[in-house]
Amino acid sequence: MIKNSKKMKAAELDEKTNKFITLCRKNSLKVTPQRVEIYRELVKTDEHPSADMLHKKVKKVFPGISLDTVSRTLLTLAEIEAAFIVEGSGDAKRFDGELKEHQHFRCVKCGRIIDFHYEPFDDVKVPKAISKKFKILRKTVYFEGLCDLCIAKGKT
Amino acid sequence: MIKNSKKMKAAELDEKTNKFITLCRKNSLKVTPQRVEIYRELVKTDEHPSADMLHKKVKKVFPGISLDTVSRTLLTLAEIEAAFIVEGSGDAKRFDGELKEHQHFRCVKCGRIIDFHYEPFDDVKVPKAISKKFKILRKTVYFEGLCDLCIAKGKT
DNA sequence: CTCTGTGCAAACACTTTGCAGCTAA
DNA sequence: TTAGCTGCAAAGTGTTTGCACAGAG
Repeated sequence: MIKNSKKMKAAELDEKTNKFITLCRKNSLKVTPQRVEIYRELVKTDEHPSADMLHKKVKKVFPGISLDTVSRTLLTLAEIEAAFIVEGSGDAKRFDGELKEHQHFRCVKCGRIIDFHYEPFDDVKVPKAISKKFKILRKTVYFEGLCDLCIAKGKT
Repeated sequence: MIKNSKKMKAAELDEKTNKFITLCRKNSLKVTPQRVEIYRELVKTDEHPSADMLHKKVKKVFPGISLDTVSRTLLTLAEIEAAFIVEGSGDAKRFDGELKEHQHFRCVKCGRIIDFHYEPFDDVKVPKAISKKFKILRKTVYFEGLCDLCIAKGKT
């Protein structure tokens, strides 16, 4: 249920790396040693690193690598869908004064957060394995995508 | 389903304001005009404003108010549970290289993000009212709370 | 009167951008 | 060769902190 710390076998890592290289070629991205190493470090860990955390790791292999290379590479990985950005992270704090049960949809393009309420979602069951280990303060269903306005804009 | 733009009646707003004032007193917080106005602006809107967005609104009433007062007040509101911080917002971007279906638990104290996988959650149904209006790219169940390590620390 | 809250300013953390030189293809 | 990538530096954005004064209780 709760995943154990990842102990990825070398074979699995190599296989993923190869797939990644193919994916880069498909997207006409160059296969640079830095890019590959960033990918490998990201896949090896399960701590959902920020650019900064990953930078520290990659530095052990490429001491000269700069933080912005790591940042840019990660955004590139997200674009070609070799990785993704953890839901909601990366923006300014947003506040909500509505205390009644509801759910959020968030537009990844314009950042708009839209409330909706679908009753079946009010009652998400927390698996025992989770509630035993952690103190759950909030549980919610969360959607991300493109909002109506951004879809309209995109259709230029 | 999708909530219409909030048109709150004056009476409802006043009622909420009164409850809020009571809540402040309970928590021995001073009822300052700025604090009340920030609360009212937050409750009036449904756009999940950031501190900065709210600052602009409150400025119309208190032209001299500073952004950090708004920031601090909002954090205070979250503490006394007159408001809350939208899930996940407010941190650096976090990346995830695991593409297989899974869900996240996030510790609000240390920011750790922990993977878990509970199969029934893989198949969240998007209500039609939502999928009609928006293009959903990701849907997930999301928990927030205190992780085991932080619970242990807290028991000091 | 006392103690919290506010405003101001500086410090911080993280991200983004422009540019020049480098390198994979 | 050349298009794309990297490294560096600077600027932008949002948050946090320390301090002195003002105002709520």
